[in-house]
This record gives sequence, C-alpha cells and structure tokens, in this order.
Amino acid sequence: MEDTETAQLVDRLMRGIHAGMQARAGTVDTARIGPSGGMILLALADIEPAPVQEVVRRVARDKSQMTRAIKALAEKGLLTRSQCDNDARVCMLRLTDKGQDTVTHLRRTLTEVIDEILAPLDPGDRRQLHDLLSKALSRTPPPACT
Amino acid sequence: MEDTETAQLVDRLMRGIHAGMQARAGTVDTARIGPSGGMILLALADIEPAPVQEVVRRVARDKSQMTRAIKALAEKGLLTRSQCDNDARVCMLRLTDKGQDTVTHLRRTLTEVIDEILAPLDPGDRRQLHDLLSKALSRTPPPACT
DNA sequence: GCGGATTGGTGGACTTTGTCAACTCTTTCG
DNA sequence: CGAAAGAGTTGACAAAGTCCACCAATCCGC
Repeated sequence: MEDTETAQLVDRLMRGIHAGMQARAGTVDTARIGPSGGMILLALADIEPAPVQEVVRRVARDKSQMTRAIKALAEKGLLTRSQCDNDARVCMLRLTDKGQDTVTHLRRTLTEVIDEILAPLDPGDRRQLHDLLSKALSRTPPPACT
Repeated sequence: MEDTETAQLVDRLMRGIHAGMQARAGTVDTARIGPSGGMILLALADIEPAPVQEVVRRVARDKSQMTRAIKALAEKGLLTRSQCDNDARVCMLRLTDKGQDTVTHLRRTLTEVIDEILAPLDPGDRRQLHDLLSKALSRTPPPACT
C-alpha cells in the first residue's frame, strides 16, 4: 500500500501531542520525573509486572540509561524492584500505588491533549477511532515470572 | 467524554512507533542528523515555508536550541534561511531538495513502521483510520510572508 | 518619532539523556 | 565442569535540552 500519506498524518498527530504535553509539563510533572520517567511509568503500566529488559525493549532506550532512570523512580517511591523466583538474574518491576496514581494523572493529561486535537471529530468518529486503535494494538504479552 | 482508554491506546501506539523508528535509526539517519534534526525537518515540511518561531511552536523546543539545530541543518544543506519581504526581522525557512529527499526518506521509514503496527487492520480499516486522522488534522495554517 | 513589544540570534551555566565499554552474577547447555 | 550467553549495574563521556540574560534589528501604535 505504501501509504506515506497516513505517515504524514500520524507524524502530525504525534507532534501535536508532544507539543500539548510539553505545554502542560509544568502542571503534570509533580514529582520531578522527566519526560523519560513518565514514559517509563506509562510503558510499565502497560505490561506490569515486567523485567527491566522488557521495558527496555518497549521504550527503546539504552539499558544502562534504564537502570539509572529506574533507580531514580524507585527512590521516589513510584515503583519497586523485586527478585524473580525462577531466574535470579532478573528483577521484576512493579508500580507502587503512588506510581499508579502518577500514571493515572499522566493519562488524564494525555486525554486532555488528545481531546483537543481530535476536536473536529464527532462522538461517532471517536468511537470508530477508538475501535480501530483497539483492534490494531490489542496484544497482551505473556508476563511470565513472578 | 473523558476517554482515558483512547489515551492509553494512543500512548501504546506512540511507543510502538518510537521503538520502530529507533530500531531503524541506523538505516535512516544517513546525514548524521539526530532524531531532533529529523523532527525539525518533518515539522518544517509540514508548514514550509515558515519562520523560525513557528517551528519552535510546533516542535515545542527551546528557542536557543532551535537556532543551533537549524544552523547545523543549514550547514548540511538541508534547509535555507531567506529574508522575508514584509518583515525584515523574520527569516523564512525552506527545505532544499536534499532536505526534501531526507523528509521523504523519513516518511517512508515511518510508513514501514506504522504498517507493521497496523498489521491487524485490513485495507478497509486503514482507509477509515486515514480518513479519521485526515478529518482531525487537516488545518492548513496560513503561511503569509514570502 | 519615540517607546514598547516582537523576532531572531548569542553565549553561558547547568541538568537531563544517550552512548560505549567493561564487569558481576546467573543461567544454560555441551 | 567450563564456555557462552543473558540480565543488570557501573563509570566515563558526548550530545541534547533548558534557563536566562542580553543584543540588534524591526515593527506597531500613539
């Protein structure tokens, strides 16, 4: 299909979202997490509980960087690291309640931004969009491990 | 509507795209532009020709940073700065042919990544998605100036 | 025509991210 | 057992982004 046109639209969409989030950064980033911290939390919320490596794969960042970022988040009490039973090398990451709250807050803000961008769409359109995205992105990866 | 669920999907989508692009970074980034350079080019391609300030607004980055990034891109021959006729303060940015090529290449790569993510959707769904995005994001900002 | 507001650009100090390579434990497998 | 591979960590360093103050050249309105 080679549909570069859709790519352009998605590009625009992402830029819009990025700009919107950036504009609200002051309001959102209560815990002095950076944008990167936020992404990690969001990613983790999606696949929790998960080993570090899995998060690395999802957010496509360097693993050393990830170690440090996670350490920072753990020190702020947003997530915990616990040993995995059947493989002592890996440590499973979990959001704490506080972390979960942060994620909720982030998602709410993201919702606002998206809402703003999707303003031209009527409720029916939105439902359609939601269904399409849902259809495309609904794989639930097997967590394994404790 | 407060549809946090869609937010979550969009979040996942963006993460997927980011990861996909990251994975291909080596292949794409021929001209040693960073991801930031790429974003600027893409943004500019969308609103070209445009003054610096407009690009700043779109990509939501610091002004000084932008000046430097633009300088770098100009030195690589990807864009040009030219005086604006009816306002001598602003300088209009334009992609050169080389810059346009780079953008095309970036978009093609983005298309690949998106295609991969949207694999579960059949052609009809994709067309629908395309139309929805198009409806939501189709404002053509007035360029003004030369 | 003067004063204030805009636009673009600089430079400096500083924080956040990203990148690389080496190193420690474990696990796996021959 | 012993080599190889994987997960996570660390340190050193480069790149990118942010904040802020400040300049020069316009524009715009009174």
